[in-house]
Amino acid sequence: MDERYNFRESERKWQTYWTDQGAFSTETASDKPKCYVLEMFPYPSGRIHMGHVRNYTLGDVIARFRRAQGFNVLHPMGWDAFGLPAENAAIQNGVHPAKWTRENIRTMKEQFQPLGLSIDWSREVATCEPEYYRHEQKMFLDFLKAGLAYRKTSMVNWDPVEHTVLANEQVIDGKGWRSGEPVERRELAQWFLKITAFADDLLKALETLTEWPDRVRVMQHNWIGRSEGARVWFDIVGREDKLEVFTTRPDTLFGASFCAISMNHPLAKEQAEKDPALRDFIAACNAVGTSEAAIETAEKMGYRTAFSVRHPFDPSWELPVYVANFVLMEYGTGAIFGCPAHDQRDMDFARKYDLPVKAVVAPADADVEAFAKTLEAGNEAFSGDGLAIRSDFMNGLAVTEAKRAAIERLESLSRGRGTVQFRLRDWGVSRQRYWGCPIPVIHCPHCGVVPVPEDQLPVRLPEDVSFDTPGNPLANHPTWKNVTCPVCGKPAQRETDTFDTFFESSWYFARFCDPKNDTEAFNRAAVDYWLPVDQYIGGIEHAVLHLLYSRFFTRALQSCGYLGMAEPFKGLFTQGMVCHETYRTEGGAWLYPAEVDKTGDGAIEIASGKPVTLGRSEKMSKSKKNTVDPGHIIETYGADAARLFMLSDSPPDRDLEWTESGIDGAWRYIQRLWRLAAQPAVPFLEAGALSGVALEGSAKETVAMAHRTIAAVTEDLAKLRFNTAVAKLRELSNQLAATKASDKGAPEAYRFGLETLIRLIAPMTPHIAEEVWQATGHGTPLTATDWPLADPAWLVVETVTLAVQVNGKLRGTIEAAVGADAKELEAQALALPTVQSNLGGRAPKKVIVVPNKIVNIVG
RNA sequence: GCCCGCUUGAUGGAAUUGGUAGACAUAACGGACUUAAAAUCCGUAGCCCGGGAACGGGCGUGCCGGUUCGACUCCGGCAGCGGGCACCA
Repeated sequence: MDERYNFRESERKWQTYWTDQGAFSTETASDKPKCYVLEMFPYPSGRIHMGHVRNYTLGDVIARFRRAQGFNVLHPMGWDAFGLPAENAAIQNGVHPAKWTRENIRTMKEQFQPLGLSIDWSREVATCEPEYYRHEQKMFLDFLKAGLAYRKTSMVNWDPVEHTVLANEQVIDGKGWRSGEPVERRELAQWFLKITAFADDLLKALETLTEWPDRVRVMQHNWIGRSEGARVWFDIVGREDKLEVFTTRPDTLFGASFCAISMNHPLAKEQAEKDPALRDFIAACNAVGTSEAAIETAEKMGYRTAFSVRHPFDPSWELPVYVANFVLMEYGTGAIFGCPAHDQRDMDFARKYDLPVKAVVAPADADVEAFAKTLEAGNEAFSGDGLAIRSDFMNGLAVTEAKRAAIERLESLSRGRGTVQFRLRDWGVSRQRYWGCPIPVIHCPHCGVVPVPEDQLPVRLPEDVSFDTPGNPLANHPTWKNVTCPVCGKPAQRETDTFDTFFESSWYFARFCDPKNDTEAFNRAAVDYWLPVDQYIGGIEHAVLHLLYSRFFTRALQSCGYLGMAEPFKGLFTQGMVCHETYRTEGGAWLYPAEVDKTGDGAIEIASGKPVTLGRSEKMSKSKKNTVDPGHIIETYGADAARLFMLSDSPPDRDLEWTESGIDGAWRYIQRLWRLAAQPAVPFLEAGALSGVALEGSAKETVAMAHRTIAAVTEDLAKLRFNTAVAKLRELSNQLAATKASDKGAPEAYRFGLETLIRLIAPMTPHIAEEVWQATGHGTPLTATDWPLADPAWLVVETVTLAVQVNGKLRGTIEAAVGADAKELEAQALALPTVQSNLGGRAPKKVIVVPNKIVNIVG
């Protein structure tokens, strides 16, 4: 064997070998158990980044590990190829989105190649191709038939200069990112998918997703936001109609002092028509963006309308109606009643507009009059539990009972009813953008909305478009949108909106099961076999939207007969971000790590020699220039070192800090692994099998540790604890180096230990593992070698060390046989001199013995 | 504003049903090898106090409090940092 390991040569060699052998192609007919390993597919931005390297390395380890364990593994890759950045590139650089995207896919695929991922590339898909998106057009038509898709108006961010709808991320401080002009909120007719039809099921089924991180389940739980409450109908003074309000606190109705409606509420619109001051007020509110954060943090503002309403329990009691900027048309009924004493937002509003504050709940043990007086004088609302006061028929009831009583009374008076409300809103899928899947409908002046007949699918996205005029290029296209109505044959227009790109990512995992099917989205038998995905891996940023939409989509597809299950992802893992220290010049400009020299005392800018300020570690981003190029890293250290560093130290669900010394350390370990074979402490190459060989001393310990490591690493990999798996493999390496050639059986033990190490590390650093495996005389590659199994006989522990504590403080240890009798252990512990001196001659009051663990003596 | 997560040596982290805190690394220091350096190998190390040393004692997992024979781990409160909030993907 060569003295040094040449990673460039070896990595290329094995990648070529795997490709030539088709080592990672999925078996279509197999009696092995299946395992579907999927990483969230990338957006083809042009270059891979370290976040990709981490994501795909994590998945690759699992895929290789499961394959070695005898599973038929599906590990595919594709491209989430529609989206806004392609259009931005078109506007900025004049490149067509299609060309830009396809070129990016090609370069990124090239960049993935040297990582040595065990991907079945024959299943590659790109969502921007008609072969892919035609199927989702069909799905949409099926959803339409099933009543799962419908049209209604909703709010968007509108840039008055660009004549475009802006994404929330394109709104900066309330202004359009390119135009710099204040953004308006506008209502637009759009397509929606009825995710709320599954709200209860999506919520309940979270409990069944036991292999998901708790925090993702909690986030989805909160997102769906089920709350029980009541709809209350307030009579409007001087009118026949009623104001419908949703509340979770009907028990506080006697504390009401106003009602507030959204500015998009029909009543608000009605008044705005003849009230310029209200129009101005609404315009001011519209200057705030559409995001929840923007609305919640904006100052609470209201406008007193001409309307008043009557209290449901006392028609002589009139309440003023305000238009308020914190009431959302999308939630509940777009109207609330305000009880300032028991809701902080209402309290703030009441103080601002000088409205009454009346306490109607007090803690059970409080002095009611004093409590109410303080509450009504202060600015802090009381939202805690308590008993109803000054509330007529509810007096003395606890909050829960009072709610029930209020609802009963409302129902008997026909002034309201109990109801369940979800925070979850229907999914708006229309986007006024070019680079997306066309929505397959036609607007006919005579027939209304007409679905494109299925035999006319796909509705192809035209490529001859111009980005010179503001607005959606599809709407500006001279001919594309003009068609004849499929029903009446008269001139009609195509829908020019395209789908939200979450549409494509909501079913791609199913397409991978049968990616070349051109007659249907996927074959039923194929998805029945492969789905659900056994292990899905991606960023926590997708915790809610992508994952919730996919869960909904699977249910919707199920109800349209596409597949037979509700949950697409059995196991979910959310990895942390890749971070790096940041650097700035004295002038405050960001610097790339490569532009900074840190070898001296302080950091200096290489080009100028001037000092550099070190900033904290943050997620790698182009804007802060704290990025490291994966291609450069692989070129310098090799894919195995990069992969190993990604897996060492940081638990995969936490943020990983990229450091020079970290990748250096990984590189050194790769070299060390080679030396363990090329320059071994024990000459082992001539050694045969271990069976029947007598083992002593370090040789025996090496074999024992090898078996322990098999057991531990197998468990760690199954639970994605890669960092501890690496630590245990390093321990085994240290033990190999410490094996003494003079101990009986050392050559056989060393060979066994080394081969075990190589087989266990192979999923993480596959290239060097193959190289060492081959060099030690194996003809079959590791990709075709079974996962090692630990011999239980070697895992049996005979003696243990027990901690001995006096009053909870460690005072010594004792050695004892496993399962030793408690009395014996107690005697042994009490015999320790340190124990005696710490007891100071007193007899112990109590002795706690936990067999095999600890003896605690209470003195 | 609401929701979620994180906080352990100089640094990343380990300790996974409450039972010896600091595994494994990184950086550092000392030594070996070398003309020298790199690489490699061996060794030291949570902090404080006492001791020549073996060793002994105290403190210690963001902060305050609680439960327990025993708490990084469970409970209550607080602080700091980070993330998400429906048209970025």
